[in-house]
Amino acid sequence: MTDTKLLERSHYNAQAAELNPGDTITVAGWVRKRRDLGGLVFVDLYDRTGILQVVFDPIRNPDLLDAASQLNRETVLTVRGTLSLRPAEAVNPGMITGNVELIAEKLTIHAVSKLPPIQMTGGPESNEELRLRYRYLDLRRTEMYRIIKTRHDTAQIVYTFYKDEGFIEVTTPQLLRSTPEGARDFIVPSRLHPGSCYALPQSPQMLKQILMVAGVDRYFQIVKCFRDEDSRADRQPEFTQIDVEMSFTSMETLFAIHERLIRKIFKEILGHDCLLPFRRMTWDTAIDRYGSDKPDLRFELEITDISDQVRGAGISFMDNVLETGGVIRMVRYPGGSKLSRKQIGDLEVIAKKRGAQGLVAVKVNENNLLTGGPLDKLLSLDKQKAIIHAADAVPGDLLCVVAGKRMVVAEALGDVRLEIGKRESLKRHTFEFLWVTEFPLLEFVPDENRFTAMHHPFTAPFQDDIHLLADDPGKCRAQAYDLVLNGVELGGGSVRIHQPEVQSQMFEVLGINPEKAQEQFGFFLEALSYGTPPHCGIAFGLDRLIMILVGTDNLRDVIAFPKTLQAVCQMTQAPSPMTQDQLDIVGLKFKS
RNA sequence: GGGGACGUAGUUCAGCUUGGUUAGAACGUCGGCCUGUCACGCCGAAGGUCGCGAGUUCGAUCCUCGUCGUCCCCGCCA
Repeated sequence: MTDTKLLERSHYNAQAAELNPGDTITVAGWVRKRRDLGGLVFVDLYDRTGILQVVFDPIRNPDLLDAASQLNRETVLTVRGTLSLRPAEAVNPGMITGNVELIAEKLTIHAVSKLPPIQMTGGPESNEELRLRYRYLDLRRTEMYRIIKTRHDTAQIVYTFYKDEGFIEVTTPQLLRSTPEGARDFIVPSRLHPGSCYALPQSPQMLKQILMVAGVDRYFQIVKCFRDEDSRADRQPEFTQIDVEMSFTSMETLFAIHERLIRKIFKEILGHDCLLPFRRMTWDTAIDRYGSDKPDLRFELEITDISDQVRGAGISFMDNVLETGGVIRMVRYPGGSKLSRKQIGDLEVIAKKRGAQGLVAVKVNENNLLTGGPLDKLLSLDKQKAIIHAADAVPGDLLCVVAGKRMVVAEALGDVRLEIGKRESLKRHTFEFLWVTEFPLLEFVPDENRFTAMHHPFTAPFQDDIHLLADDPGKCRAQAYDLVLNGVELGGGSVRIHQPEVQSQMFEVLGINPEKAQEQFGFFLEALSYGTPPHCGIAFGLDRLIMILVGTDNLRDVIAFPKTLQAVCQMTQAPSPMTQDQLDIVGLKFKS
């Protein structure tokens, strides 16, 4: 017999472990599992804190037995009873509440559940499409609640930290003006201004700089950003940034503050002690030695340049590469001599995917000389030894050599390096933080025959490099930086331009003439002309940070209601078609 | 825009290589038994648009093409 009167919860399940046997408590939640021994019924009651075993005992409370034997999965109930120590032989050391159990005395069934279409506990996880469609059930699982909770805890640390450091949170609009450059905008048609649209922010970049003009001095915000670009395993169209900007201060101070923030988060969430200060590396070094602007420093295997050793040795395709300004570089595969032809071929496929013409694999034999490829026959013994020495190679190693343009070789060997690290389990179980600094200011886009801003158009060049804007823009370094952790870009930022002349020069290099600049950024340029303090900022990807904290490689896991690769919400089926009436209101007409 | 993988019971998968009687397993579900289980146990049962459409064939879960969905990558994106 069930009590129809709703009983107010007195404790969460996990608290039962701390209470005294004999206490009368009321708990509530969902039935995760029922074990009916015929007469004696055990129910695993789940709430967000964990599981508590509820016992329906035919001797003490025979009137509850009928109801208990019908408690199906995910039935919602409140139960009052007496907390008891379990018999010694029935203690479950695998459970937080494994020493105790609740002897049910009153039971209220609030709602029953249809049979869950996803695996709620144990066994293999259901496929992600189903989990996303029934996200409310998926989130009810212990693993998922833990992630959401970690995300909350992290956000709370962030709020407190910035408050203590004198930052204030300012919220910025989600309905913004569309600006060119950068990613495609999500647009929102305006009812009051048919033919015009708002754009959702790709980031509050200009607004936070304007807040510096406004004298806010230290700003932060945990903010949603939107980019209408194709998704990836670590990229959603809608994501969350920890967004920061600060005035009258240097990059050094910004680094120091954020090293403290990261240390605090890793300490409080994971109990991990970060070594401060973090390592630093210039972009050039990162590219040339690790083949990436976000090097994974959990293992070594640096890329080495062997252009000098190979030059003039009569290897025609390599000489051609060198004559046209290319480079020849290699990465060492420890013990790679034992690889099969196929395994080496797979490495070449990886290199080719990044645009390399090919990959030359050379073994280091027991005489400490090269074997295979064109190198062993044409290179002098001295040069072979020099190459082996440069790579720190030992007999049995394999040298993976790629020739080509600097960036192609870097990316190809960078990916080969990561593959070697993965295959040979070289990655240490640590957190390797790294500031990558001195990014190029500009990037040449051959298709459009022009430069674009690598970071964004408001990034300040190094003072010493400003003359390069006119002479050799591609060589101009930016006061921009990324924080990298284990090969993941956690965040990035820059010192901003605060002198209007430099900003104009920047626009000129970007091919944005004064009229166009006025039309597209007029409000921003005007703001900058009213006394802009020197300022700098940074933004962290909160989602990626949580991924690392909870140890998942799937961004969707850390977002309560994420979208698929096709940018569809499986639960709500967004986006959805609009009715003609809805379109008429905003003066919109779709093609075909 | 391009490349790759996948789609079979409520769920996770096998079967497809080499087309052929009734498409299997485990878990779950339902019924029966069971008083210390916690992956409860034992006995029994139900459960299938083989994603969808077309083609080839005497015959298609299997082969071909298209289509829809999902994942991963390149382009794109900081």
